[in-house]
Amino acid sequence: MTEASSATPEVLADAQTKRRQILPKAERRQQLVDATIRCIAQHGLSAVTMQMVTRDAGLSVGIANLHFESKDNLLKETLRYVAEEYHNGQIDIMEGAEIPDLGARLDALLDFQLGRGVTQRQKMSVWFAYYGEAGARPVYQKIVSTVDKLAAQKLETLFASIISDGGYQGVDARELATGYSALIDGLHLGLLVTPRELSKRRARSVARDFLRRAFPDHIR
Amino acid sequence: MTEASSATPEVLADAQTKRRQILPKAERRQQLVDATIRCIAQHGLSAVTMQMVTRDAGLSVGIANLHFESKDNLLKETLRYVAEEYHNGQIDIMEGAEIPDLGARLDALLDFQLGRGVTQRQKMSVWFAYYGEAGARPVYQKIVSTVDKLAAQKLETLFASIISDGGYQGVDARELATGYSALIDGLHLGLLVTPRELSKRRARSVARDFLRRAFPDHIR
DNA sequence: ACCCAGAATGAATGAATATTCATTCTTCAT
DNA sequence: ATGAAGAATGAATATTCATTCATTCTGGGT
Repeated sequence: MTEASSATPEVLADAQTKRRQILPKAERRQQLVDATIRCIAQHGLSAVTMQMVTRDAGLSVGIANLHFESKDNLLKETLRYVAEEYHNGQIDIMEGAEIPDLGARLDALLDFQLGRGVTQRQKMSVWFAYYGEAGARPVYQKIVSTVDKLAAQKLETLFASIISDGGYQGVDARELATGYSALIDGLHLGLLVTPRELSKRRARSVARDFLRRAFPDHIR
Repeated sequence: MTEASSATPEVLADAQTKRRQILPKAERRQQLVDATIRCIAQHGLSAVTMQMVTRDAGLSVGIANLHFESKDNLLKETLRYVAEEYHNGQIDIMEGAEIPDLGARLDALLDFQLGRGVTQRQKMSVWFAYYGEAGARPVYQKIVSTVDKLAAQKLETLFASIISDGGYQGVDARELATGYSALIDGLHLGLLVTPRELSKRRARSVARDFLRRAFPDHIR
């Protein structure tokens, strides 16, 4: 244990000596969920490992099992987080009274759904990674459908208001809402899988067309 | 090596003594691809193992590496197969002259895309399993987009014919084709992830609505 | 100043899995 | 019949990974 001369190059270099930090449970959990999202987006769900996630979070391997009891659980909670974030965003717009004009509210919704940023692409990846497994994993189906149901409900209500407001004939709010949701999902998919063929710009335009054909007096 | 009395219960039971069979390469490959599809649909892409696939195919573990050089390759070829099957089906309908009436041809297309059967669900699972990984795997993106491009092209052409045939004003074939494709993808997703909320019946009706709004004189 | 509850660490463990390859079996040309 | 080419097998190997837990460290309470 002699602090001899050379052999121990305790060159922590200029790296800040990483001091172990203790944080409230909720914060650590969020860090891990965030890291999981990044890893899924970058490597794909099937390639994600605990090592990968904890390294990305700058923490030790054991910590994921400390805060979530297993990998399965971490993945489940990550899906729940992403699903809720997306759907809460939609719901805020749809039921928020900040935008009284119905046409403008539709526009805001569309903006949110096909809107900007790297984050968006990352979230989309995660989204579809789970969808891909959903066929084989009822747990995922349940998480998504629970959250989905409420958003679908609100969208139908919004559409119904617009229909009544504009006196549109022969249009069924429920049917249209299902179609619009599916269209948005499909566009997300296109943006993810064939970004070359489908720009974000064109995706928006396609979605707007759909709405315009249904509600010509409210959109543009 | 004495064939003693009891200890070797060579009870192959009533199982037909499985005779080793030698088949042409193409056939074996197809067997393995089929088994892979079943496994992905049942267990999810991330849970598929070579053991699982070869057992499902009723063959030995080594065979997959004999005919495909690796698991990666088997998965890649499986995606290619599913993608081509789906898109060839569409293209056959779209360019086949067997159905001269344009409206009827649209209906046939819709039938194919949202049509019947267990097979359909299995294929959808596979489809989305790969989409889920596509964000992180350029190879998958390329396979899908290559095949996709041609189908999109044909659909646009079909729509253009219909537009000219019906003298529809203010409708862009390309835009509409993108929208329709996205809608179908989104409906597939809904059928896969939230089958409780979206029946096949309703999905068809939603897609038909879309077409009817665009081409009122051709659909119903 | 000093404890100590419990947060964080990471080496160790064991289970799972892709891939290899020596061996066995089929088929077919002769 | 016979032999050879190569298709098929599956035990063995090496790797990767989730999970565990003995140990270390931190920060608030006293």
